[in-house]
Order: sequence, then structure tokens, then C-alpha cells
Amino acid sequence: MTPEILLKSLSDQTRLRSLMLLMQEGELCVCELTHSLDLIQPKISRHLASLRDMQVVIDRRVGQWIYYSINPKLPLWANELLQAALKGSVAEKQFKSDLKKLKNMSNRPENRICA
Amino acid sequence: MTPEILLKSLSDQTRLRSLMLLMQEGELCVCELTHSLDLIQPKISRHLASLRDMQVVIDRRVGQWIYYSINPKLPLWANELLQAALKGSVAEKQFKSDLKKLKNMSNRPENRICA
DNA sequence: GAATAATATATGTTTAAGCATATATATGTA
DNA sequence: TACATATATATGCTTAAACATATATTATTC
Repeated sequence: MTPEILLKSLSDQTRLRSLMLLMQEGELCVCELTHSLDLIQPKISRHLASLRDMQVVIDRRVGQWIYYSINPKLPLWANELLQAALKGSVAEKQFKSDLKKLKNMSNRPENRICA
Repeated sequence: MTPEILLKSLSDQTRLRSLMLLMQEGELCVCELTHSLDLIQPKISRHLASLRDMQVVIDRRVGQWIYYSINPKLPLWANELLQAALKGSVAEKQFKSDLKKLKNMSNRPENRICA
């Protein structure tokens, strides 16, 4: 991972919003992100695929759902950078609204590993 | 300042390299950046202008030179984000090479405020 | 006039968007 | 079991917009 790659991945609004939700929530599937960001599914899928290609996130399949989360192997500086971005995001209307829509989602799948 | 704006400003290599040098050195003029990054002057000027428009950097004139530096009024999270980016950059060949070229520059102007 | 920096214009490249479609899994039913 | 259907996700393809670049020109200071 390099600053160039990580920062490129954060330069698009859809990817940034997705990553901030993933930072906050840990693991989300495509349909949860699609609902929270209120965007069409192919758009979300495509951006998540590019994040996966850049190794910023990892995915795993659980039945018909694909769950995405921040790559746990990111170097320290990358985690710090993402933390700083989250810190800046929590004050933003957009982030608050995205998170709210996630919390209010009625039919969220419940295959999450319970910690 | 918002994460969206700051991250956009960091998504281009020329701007990232310039900002990392500014983080490291504090204040640099256009000709120092042009020399360090080995790019043509209008390219540097254009990107610095966009960084100024986004309020990521500030500038001041000293005679015929224009000095740029990181905007001291950035919020804490933005400084932390830039610090993290710098931490990731110091390991990169590109950054080392840029810094080396700056240090080896023969005719550097010396109008810097001495701290 | 020489040096430094900014800007205007044109051009080329990258990137994201939208739509349609493909794949994979799950469910229902005979 | 076999088949049809629904749901979740991924991927081609095309268009349009955003963005970076290069060259040329202009402005400012010494």
C-alpha cells in the first residue's frame, strides 16, 4: 500500500462514503451500502471492486451476500489516515445521513459474525 | 475544510508530492518545487493555485518569489491526515528523490523567515 | 531586460455514469 | 430431483464529464 493508491481510492465521493461507513460499522454488504448511500447497485459494486483491486478492502461471501470490510493488513499510517478522515467525516451532514439510513434499514441481512 | 476537499487535493501526484515536501520543509517557492519535482513551472503553478483555491495551502510574496505553505488554519483531523500521508510517504522512493533534489538545489532563494 | 510566476487556450487522457446483462445463490413447487 | 423464479452481486459497453498536460502568452518584480 502506498499513499498514492490509498489517496486515489479516497478521491471519489462514492468510495469515500463507503469507506467511512465501513470504518464506522466494520462490515457491510453491497445491499446495505446501496441502501445507505441511496445509489444504484452497479455503481456501488463497481467502486467496491476497485477498492478491492487496490487492496483497501477485502470481501467474503456469506450465502448470497458479499460482505466488505477494511483490509486488516493495512499499514499503520494508512489506518491513521483513515481514522483522521473518519474524524473529519463525523461532522459532515452527508455522513450522518448515510449512517442514519443504515440504522433505519428495515430488511438488513443478519449474517454478521457476532463478536 | 472537508474530507472531500482535502482528499481531492491529495488525489493527484503533483499535488501530493508538493504537499509532502511542504509538510516536510514548511515553506517553499514555486521554483524550488519545480526543481525538486522536475516538472515544468506552469504545471506546478496551476496545481498550487488549485491547492490555494481549496484552502489547503496559503501563499505569500517575497520579492519576485511566491512562497507556499500548508494552511495553518486547517482543522486537527486534516493535520493528522496529512501527517499520516507524510508518514507513508517517507518510505517511498519518489519522496526521497524529491527531497534529495531539493537539498542539492544550488541556487535556492534564501528569503525564508528564520525561526 | 531578466527572472519568477500566473493564466489562457487547446488537446488528450482518465474516470465515472448509466444501462443492460451475466452469474451465483436461494427458494418454491411439482 | 427437476425446473422455474427471485434475490444479490458483478461486469461489458458506451457516452459524457472531469481532469491533467503542453504550449504560448501575460503580469510582476528586480
